[in-house]
Amino acid sequence: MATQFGERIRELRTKQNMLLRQLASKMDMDTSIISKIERGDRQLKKEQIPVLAKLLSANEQELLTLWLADQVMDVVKDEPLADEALKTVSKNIKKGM
Amino acid sequence: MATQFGERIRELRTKQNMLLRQLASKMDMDTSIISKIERGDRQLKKEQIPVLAKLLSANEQELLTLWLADQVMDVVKDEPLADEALKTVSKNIKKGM
DNA sequence: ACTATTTTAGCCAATATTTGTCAAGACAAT
DNA sequence: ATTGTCTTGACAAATATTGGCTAAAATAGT
Repeated sequence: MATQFGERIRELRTKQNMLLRQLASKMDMDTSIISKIERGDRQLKKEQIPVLAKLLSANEQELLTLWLADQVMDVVKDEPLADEALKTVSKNIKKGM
Repeated sequence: MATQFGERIRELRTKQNMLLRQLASKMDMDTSIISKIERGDRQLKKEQIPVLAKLLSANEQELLTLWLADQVMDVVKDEPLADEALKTVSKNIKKGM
């Protein structure tokens, strides 16, 4: 499944005419892995987001938000009660839990 | 960390004067695991929710919602951008993604 | 069509996470 | 002190995730 995060990364990378293998090299990863991340086949590890943000001159918070949204999406996708559950979480967060 | 799901289970169970070991037996699990689930140390497997709901004469949808909320909470807890991320997810769900 | 480059898919090994089992500990009631 | 309930931690087994390698597929240039 495609991810918001992956799509954004690809957008940022291609806009800068950076090749997969170039980004991969800078991230010290295999090209195929970055490819999978951009296509949503794999998740980037959270700790790597700041590194990636820097390499792409991107807003770290934006990327982290998208990444988080993807993780949440993973949990609630195909769930009829997703909306209900999300509301519950929002309430709890606001209560400072 | 305590979970909504676990607290609700315990509430339901104790109201019916059911012991941990009795519930555990009916679920064919070790008592210690149910204990941990109620206290939020472990997660119940999703497939077991209907079984548990039946054993406790509880509303399956309610339990599933709480369970989902806990899973989401797990992802976004301690995240300053949690709220932002949740909004993003809600939007995407409504768009039918 | 041929070549070079970039991207994707499949498989394997290493690592990390989750799960169940068991034994021991804490706690309350008697 | 004994009994019954619940909690906790340690450990192994099962499962999932991760990254690397390689070959195939797609794309672009000539």
